[in-house]
Amino acid sequence: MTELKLFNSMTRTLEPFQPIHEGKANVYTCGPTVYNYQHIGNMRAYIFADTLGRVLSYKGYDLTHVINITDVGHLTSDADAGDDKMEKAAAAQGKTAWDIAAFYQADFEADLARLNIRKVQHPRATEYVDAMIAWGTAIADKHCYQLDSGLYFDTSTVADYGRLARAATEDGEGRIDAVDGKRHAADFAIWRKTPAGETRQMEWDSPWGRGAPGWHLECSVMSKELLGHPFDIHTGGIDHREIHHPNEIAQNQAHGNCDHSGARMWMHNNFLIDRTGKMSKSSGEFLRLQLLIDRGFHPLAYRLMCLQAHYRSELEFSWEGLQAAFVRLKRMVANVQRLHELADQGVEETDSGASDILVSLTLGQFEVSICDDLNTPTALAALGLFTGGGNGKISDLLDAIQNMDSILGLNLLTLTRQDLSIRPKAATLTEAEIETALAERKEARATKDFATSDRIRDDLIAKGVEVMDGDPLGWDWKLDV
RNA sequence: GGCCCGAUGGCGGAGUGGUGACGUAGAGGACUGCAAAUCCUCGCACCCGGGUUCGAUUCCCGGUCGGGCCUCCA
Repeated sequence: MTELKLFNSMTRTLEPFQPIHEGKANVYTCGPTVYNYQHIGNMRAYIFADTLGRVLSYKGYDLTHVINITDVGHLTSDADAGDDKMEKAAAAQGKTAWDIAAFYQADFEADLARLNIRKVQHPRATEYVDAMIAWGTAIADKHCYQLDSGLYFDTSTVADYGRLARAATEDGEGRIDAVDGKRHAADFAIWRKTPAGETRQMEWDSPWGRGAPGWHLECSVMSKELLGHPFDIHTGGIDHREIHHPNEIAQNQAHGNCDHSGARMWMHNNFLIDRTGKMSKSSGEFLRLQLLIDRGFHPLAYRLMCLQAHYRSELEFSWEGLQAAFVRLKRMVANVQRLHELADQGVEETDSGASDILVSLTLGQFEVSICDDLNTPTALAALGLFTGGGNGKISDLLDAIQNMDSILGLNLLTLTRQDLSIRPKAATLTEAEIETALAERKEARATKDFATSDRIRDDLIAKGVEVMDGDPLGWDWKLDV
């Protein structure tokens, strides 16, 4: 067994994974604020977290994985009187903040399922407000101070604040005005008081007045409640490495009266970059998984696109890149289907004239890649030997593919080419109309009326349908990229 | 303004002090009525300028460009 090594953002080095509790692995992943749909960049974080979880399971650990749901709003700005994201969305849609949270949480979970991200625990912040107040009460005297706007954490009261970020924590020239009265620029809210004279839909009584918990507090509280401190691995987007996680760590140190960060390892995925700027939710239309599907792409093509890059590298999104991943997925699925068909016919070994696959050697390469800080791009290269038509005993090949897919999560053994043929929303033809046209074309070809058969084919191509006589499906959607 | 990261073929993206994975696109061939699909074969790249070295894409310095964080953010 190859030793699993992971990159720890705290030490900025590769470290062997050593569980705190023998045979178990506890992982906490910072989840979304459910005030809007998630964009595909957001989803990259959960594909990464899922891959990590799958690898830990593969390596035999009993996994407990938590992805929290932030269903209580954050202020849209650092100003005291800013709008709250949840409340803002509620007002815009004429719903309650609670409705908004439930709606977008359900949409988020649907996207997780479509990306074949395994089901894990999804605790909601609003279910833990009492525990957050208790936490605040426990650290208030030694680590906090009150301002008109709420209870603030004094970052100078814990050792080595900001060490995860490795950034200077002293003031510098920030681009926004600091909250009046804060002792240090990095100090943050543990509790935000509702401004005098206002009432919010989501607010609770606390020793520091009626209001809502600060954002950082929820992750400290839920990770401790559900996993205990310290736990094994805390993950999140790389943006959290600079602010959110240092603050979480400071709270953990204060509450635990220790220097421990609360987690043994901190792991961060890099961003999906989009040159067209559609990744920003504030810019109106943004890239949602549903948009990809509307354009005829299968969601697992996006998962594969993410796996083709290392989680710590930025990944450039483009429709061309998505198309490349989709074509790759289709070819892999078609090859696996061919193996199944041969097996059904009683064939034991493939005999394509290609070279033999050394099954155990290739599986070994796959595991080395995965154990090297989840190097899925090189792991996919190993998988490609099995899905690329090489020679071998079919049952061995299928076993190996299943083995690898338990980590990659592409459903290679159950997906069919048919599943991957998704009708684009803009398509003008229905599947039935296409089949009718193809039947006519078949008749014309039978009588060698090629003028007619070519006319039918040209017409289909013009309407976004590719005709493939030598393919089991016979046709497929031609996607715009 | 401060802190940090990156720059590899048409596109995406691994990796390495000395034959530059993999995918997709492209080219040629087989197949096809012709195509497409499929199969076989094959090009094509390490931002610029210095330095270290027998040798750098890989290490160091500077520049240019791109990205992130400093405010909610995967």
